[in-house]
Amino acid sequence: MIIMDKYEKVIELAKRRGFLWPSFEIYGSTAGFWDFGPLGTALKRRIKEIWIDFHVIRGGFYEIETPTMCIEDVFVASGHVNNFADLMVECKKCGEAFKVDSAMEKCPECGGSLGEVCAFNLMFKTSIGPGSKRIGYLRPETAQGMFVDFHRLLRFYRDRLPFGVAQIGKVYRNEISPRQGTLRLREFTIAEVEIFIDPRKTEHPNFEDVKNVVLQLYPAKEQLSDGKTLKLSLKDAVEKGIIKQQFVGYHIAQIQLFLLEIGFSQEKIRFRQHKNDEIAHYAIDCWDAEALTDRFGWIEIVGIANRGDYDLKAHAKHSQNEMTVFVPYDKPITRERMVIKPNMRAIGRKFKDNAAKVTEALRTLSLDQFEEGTIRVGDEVIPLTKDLVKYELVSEEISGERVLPHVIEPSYGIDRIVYVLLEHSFDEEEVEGERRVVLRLPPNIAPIQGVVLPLLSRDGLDKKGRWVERSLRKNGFLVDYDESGTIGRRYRRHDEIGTPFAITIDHQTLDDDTVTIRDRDSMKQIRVLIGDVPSVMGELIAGGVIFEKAGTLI
RNA sequence: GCGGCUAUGGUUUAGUGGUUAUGACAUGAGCUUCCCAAGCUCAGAACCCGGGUUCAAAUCCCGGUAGCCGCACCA
Repeated sequence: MIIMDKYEKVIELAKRRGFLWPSFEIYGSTAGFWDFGPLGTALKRRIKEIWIDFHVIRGGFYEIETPTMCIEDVFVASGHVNNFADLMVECKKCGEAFKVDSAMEKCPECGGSLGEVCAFNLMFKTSIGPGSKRIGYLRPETAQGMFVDFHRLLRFYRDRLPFGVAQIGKVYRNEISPRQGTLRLREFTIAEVEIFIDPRKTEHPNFEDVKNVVLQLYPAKEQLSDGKTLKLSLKDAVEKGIIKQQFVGYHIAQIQLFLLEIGFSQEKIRFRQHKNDEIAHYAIDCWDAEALTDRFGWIEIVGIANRGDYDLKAHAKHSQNEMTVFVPYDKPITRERMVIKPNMRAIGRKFKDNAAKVTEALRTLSLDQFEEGTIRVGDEVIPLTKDLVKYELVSEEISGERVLPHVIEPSYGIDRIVYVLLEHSFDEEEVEGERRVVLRLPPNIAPIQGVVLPLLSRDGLDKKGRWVERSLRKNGFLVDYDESGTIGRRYRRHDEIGTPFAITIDHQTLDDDTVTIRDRDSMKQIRVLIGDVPSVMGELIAGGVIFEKAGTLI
C-alpha cells in the first residue's frame, strides 16, 4: 500500500486524467508553468464563466481586456519597477536569507558576515519593436490596465460613481521558487475587479442582500493574540468595526458566495485580515480569502483590498492626466469669492523679470493675505496697491466638486482556485470492499456534464447510445460516450473525473425507449424517456430539481 | 536563490557495475459476463539530461533540470 497525502493523490489524478500537466515536459519542464489538459481547461472555463456570471452579469461590472505586456511608464507610475523587487542578501555562515536593510552588516540571526546583495525584480522584462530600446514588462497584475483606462471608463459609465470594471487574464511573475502545483506559478490567471467609489460613500446599496451571510473571520487582532477565528454575520462584523467598510464587507460576502457556488467546502474558507506590518502602505483595509488545504494549511486564494486613491493618484501624476470625477452636490452651493484681477501691464513694468512670480503669487493668494494687503514673493514683501491689482467680490454657484475615487479590488487567483476545488472535491469511499474515488464537483462546474453508456456495444444499444449522445451535444451539453469495459468500470472512470450523471442504455431501452440516469454522488438511478434526456439533464445540472424526483426512481 | 531528500512505462513500484530491466494498476484488441473497478488471452509502453570513471554505467562520481520539504515572497 502506497501512502500518499491528499496533495499527491490530487496531483496524481490531475496528471493521469488530463486536468494538469507540467509544461514543456519533453524538454524537462520548468518550475512554475503548468498546462491545463482537456479536463482542466474545461473546469477552469466553467469557473471563469461562473465568475463572470457573478461579477459581470449579476454584479454589473463590465469586463475589459488590456495587453499582458505594458510599456515601462505604466509600471514606473505604479511603483512596480522600483518596488516589485526584493533586495536579498544571504548570510555566508548560516545561509539565512534576508530582505536588505541598509543598516545591516552582520547577520541578525547568527552574527555571520553577509554575502553580496542581489535584487530580483519579479517582473519579466523585454523590449518592444525591432531594434527598439523601448522597454516592456509582462504585467504582474491586470489592475494597472484598468487604472490606465480610467478616463475612458469614466466616460463609458457616464461620469458617475461608483462603477466597476473586471478583467480575467494571464499575469506573470518571475517567482524565486515556484512549486506546489498550480498554487504558485510564474504565469497564471487572475480575475480582478476594480471598483471606483466616492471615498465618502463607503456604504453599499445592496448591503441588505448579504448582511446575514455568516463569515469565518480571522482579524489582525486575533492573529496577534489567541489565534482564534470569529464566526460572525457580515452585519455584525461591520457594526463592530472588524470590517472597516460596508463596501469591502459586501464584496467579502460575494467572494464567499462565489466560492461556495463553485464547490468549496464552507468550513474550509476563512477571511484573514492583513496585519499592520504586511498591509501595503497605501491600502486602507486588506483581507485574504483563505482556503484550507490538506498539506499546505490555509492558503490565500482571493485578496480584497481597499487601495485608496494610490493608483489613480500615481497615474495622474506620472501621465499628467486628470483622474478625478466631478460629483455634483445635492443642491448647488452659493458662495462669495474675491476675484483678483492683476494688472499685467503695471506688474510687467514694475517687476520686469520677476513679473511671472508675482502673478503666480497673486493667483494663489488667500483671502487672509489679501486682507493684509501684502504678498510675499520669495523673501520680498510687496504691498498690494490699486495700480497693480483690481478686485471684486463675486457671488458664484458651485454645483459640485472633483473627487479622486478610492478603489476596492477583489483579486482572485484562478489557478489556485482550480487546485483547491479539486482537493475539496476529492473524496474516497468504500463501496462493497472496493475503493471508490469521486470528485464531488457541482454539476454545473464538472468538466464533463454527462456520459452515455450502452450496457453492451451490440444489439443496437450502441446505436441508441450514439443517438442520445448526439441529442445531448445538440442541446449544448459537454458529454462523453464510452462503450469499453464493463459498466462498473465505466462508472468508476467517470466518478473519478467528477462527471455528475451517467446515462445508461439497457435492454429495456429497446422495449420502451427509456434510459437510466445515474447520480454520481448517491449512485442512485432514475428512469426517464429517451427523448426527455436533454431537458432532464438541463434541470439536474441547473439544480432545479431533486434527483429522485426527476424521473422514476429505480 | 540557499540547504536537505528524491528521480525507472500513463500511474505506482522492484532491482543489480555485466544476456532480453520487475510487478501491480491503467490503456488498447479479442473472448466471456452484463447496472457499479470480475475473469481469461494478447498487445503497446520506462531507467530525467549532459559529462566523467570503467572493458562495461539505469546503477558509482560531478554538473544541470525537475519534484518534495524548510527559508523568503505571493493570487
